[in-house]
Amino acid sequence: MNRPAYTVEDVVKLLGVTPRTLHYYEEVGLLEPAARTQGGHRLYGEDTLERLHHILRLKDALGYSLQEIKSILDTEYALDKLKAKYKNNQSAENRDSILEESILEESIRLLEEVLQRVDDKLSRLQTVQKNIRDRLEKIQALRDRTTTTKSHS
Amino acid sequence: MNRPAYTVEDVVKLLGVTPRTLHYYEEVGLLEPAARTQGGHRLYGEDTLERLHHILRLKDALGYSLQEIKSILDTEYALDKLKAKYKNNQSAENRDSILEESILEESIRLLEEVLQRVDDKLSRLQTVQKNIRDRLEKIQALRDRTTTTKSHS
DNA sequence: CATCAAGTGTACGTTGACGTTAGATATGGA
DNA sequence: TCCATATCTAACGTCAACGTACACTTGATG
Repeated sequence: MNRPAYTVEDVVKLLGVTPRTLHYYEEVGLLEPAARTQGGHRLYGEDTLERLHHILRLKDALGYSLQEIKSILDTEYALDKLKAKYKNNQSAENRDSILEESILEESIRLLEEVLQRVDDKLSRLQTVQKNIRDRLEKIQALRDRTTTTKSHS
Repeated sequence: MNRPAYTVEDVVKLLGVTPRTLHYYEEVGLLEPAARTQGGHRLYGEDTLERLHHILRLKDALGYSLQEIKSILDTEYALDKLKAKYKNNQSAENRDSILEESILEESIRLLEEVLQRVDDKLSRLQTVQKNIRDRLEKIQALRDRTTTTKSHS
């Protein structure tokens, strides 16, 4: 699975990052080491593309540091593994369900924390938006008054 | 005007920044050089406090760089000056109204640009919010299933 | 199959936003 | 007046997030 393999050049063009950024993200553990050609060139799968896209959104839109993003993604990754495990274990024995449940609770807690921060940021951003909008309206009114004055003079 | 003068220590305690940050912001032109005591110590007025507060909101909540913040504040400052000028000139001669109008138009353009950027950021942020919310709901559903299973076993 | 843009690892350079240190004043209370 | 802080300027240090240069392979294309 993941047949549609993307080369570095592809990713660069698709997501607007530089090769160096890809290397760096791999270096700090944000991106999985990626598959390689027998010559050593990197090949990325659809999932990695998704992940990178997610990373960029978190970075640009939220201003998170790569460290914070890493912790968020690590959580989500743990969740994915957990979900997979749950599906396989559906009718199997669940001797360590307590452990899994605690991981689940912890994950929920982390996700809620992230969501809380996003919500906060959103409301502050909306405040700023309102401020700017008010300012703009006043200025536009000022302009309208000015041009009106002018046309009647 | 601006009698309630704040010392560096006051600002530090009120807004939670370090003295170095104040110096730095002044260095890059984000803060007006502030008044000084005869000994050279800085004194800030209410307006500077407001401005700094604004700067911190833009930085923390929006993740703007100091450069971007500077350009935004410069725009707003120009607008304030313009509005004051307009008020004074209301019934006076307005020989250079054309010049002022062009400044007005330019200011509106700049403000619209800023607003556009904020709107963009908002929509991206909402996308992220939705993603996280979806994830969280799925996980919670998973937990509910798990606990249900457990209580009936 | 020759070529040459593109990719690789390694490593040092850069930029933004301050932190930290040093050595010399200033300030406000006892 | 004297002293403990607090501030000043100037300069170097730091950390994250890449940029850039180098000497060297890869792999698509004419």
